[in-house]
Amino acid sequence: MENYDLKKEVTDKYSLRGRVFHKLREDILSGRYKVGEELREVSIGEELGVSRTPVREAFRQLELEGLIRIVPNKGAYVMGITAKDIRDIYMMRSLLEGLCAKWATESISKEQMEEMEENIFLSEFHASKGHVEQMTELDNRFHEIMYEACNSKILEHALKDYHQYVMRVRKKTLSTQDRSVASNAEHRGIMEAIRAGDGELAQSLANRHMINAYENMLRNGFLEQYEKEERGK
Amino acid sequence: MENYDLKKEVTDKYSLRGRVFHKLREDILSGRYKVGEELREVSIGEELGVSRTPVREAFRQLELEGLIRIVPNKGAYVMGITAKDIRDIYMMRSLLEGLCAKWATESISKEQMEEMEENIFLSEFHASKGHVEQMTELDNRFHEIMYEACNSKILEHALKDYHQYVMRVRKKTLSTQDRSVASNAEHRGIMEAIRAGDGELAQSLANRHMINAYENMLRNGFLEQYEKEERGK
DNA sequence: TCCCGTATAATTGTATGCAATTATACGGGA
DNA sequence: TCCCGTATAATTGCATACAATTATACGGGA
Repeated sequence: MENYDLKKEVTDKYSLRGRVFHKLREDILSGRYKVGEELREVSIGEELGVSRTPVREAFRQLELEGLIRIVPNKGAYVMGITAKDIRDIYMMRSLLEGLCAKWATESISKEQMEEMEENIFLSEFHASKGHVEQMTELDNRFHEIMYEACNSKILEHALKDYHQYVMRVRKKTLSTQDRSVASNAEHRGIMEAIRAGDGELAQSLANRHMINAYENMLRNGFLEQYEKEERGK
Repeated sequence: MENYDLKKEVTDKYSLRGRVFHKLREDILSGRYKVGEELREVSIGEELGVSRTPVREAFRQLELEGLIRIVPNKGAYVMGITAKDIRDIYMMRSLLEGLCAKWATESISKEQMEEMEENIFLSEFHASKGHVEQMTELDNRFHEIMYEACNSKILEHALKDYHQYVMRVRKKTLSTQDRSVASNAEHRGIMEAIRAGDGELAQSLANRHMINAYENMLRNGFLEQYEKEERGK
């Protein structure tokens, strides 16, 4: 009756419902399904070779994540994300990432600290080489390390949620060279504040980091495509 | 294809899955089920007179709300909430309620403003009479008005979640006379800042309001019962 | 031609049956 | 007595059948 976390992760991934859930999540976030598109239980099931039951259960989960909207007796529709939603999330994340950085200062483990340092080292290397794929990956990981280091399951969960939620926007964001350099510098600042044990500084830097990321998106017009997008019907 | 919100609410409430979901949610939050208790699909189904299908779907939703934990092929267990979880949530809420108050200052409608004023008037009345039930109800409603007034679906959703999450703790919190008087005064302060259009002030007051609420809980030992509670296995 | 009511088809909601997995009880061996 | 393997029971995972609801097509009347 001890820790089932690992087992759950594994089993969940290989249960049919788990697979459906992850696949749909991925496809929605990657934009394979258009906003407002209707997802039919049978079509999805056939596509994945499963019956309606696991599909329905996956739908219920996706609804709570806000990725789809289920209208009773009618269907499941892919939810859009508006420019305002993105703005709201960044503002909320700004505050919460700040809190996370502060808490991480108090709780980060030696291993996590090392992974963070390594992450920044690699990020700077790949940035200089222009390896977009790796940079994105490392950027995501930097934030995840911090989420895990803050020693709060609740905050970690919330931030991972929001992080995922704006993923599809972020993908394109880092591709500009100057922003990735600036972003790396900001990461380094946060890391050094955490290492130095200066929670207040880490907080305000993480705070600012999010605002900067958001403003960069605005400047580059990354949000324009979402401006006229409707929230899923 | 227009607004199905209302219809959904209604239908959802009267669909079997919806009923199971709401009932289990209520029972878990009210403490009818003990932490770590196993919920069996058939027992729940029999109790409510439905089959396993709607119960299973409700389980999936409850899991994402963090109220239960589903271990694949084993069962669903009621999740506990530790004193640290409560602390974390209050700290996070403090920041987000502040943001909410600031945004509400910019977006609140005439009707919402009026309801807020009325709410405070009634709260002060019931506080003077010692009507605990009504005070709790009005306190909850005050926050909800603010959530709705901030004009952000995302933030509203997040705050309503956290609000619900700590509900079982909050129930007992307001029952002390002096805290409820202080709380009302703080609500009034926030309301007046919003009315005056001073977003910064509203933010810092809402911020402080949460911290005060949390510290009051600590002072009165409301969290002691959660101290040794384990997170659901 | 357009509107609208009805019949039909498509889709979701729920119940149930079977397979797979996990828990429990029992009995043999040390 | 205790340990442990096996058989049995209980429980979840998934598929399927049927009911309820909603969408669509068609035809008649103005």
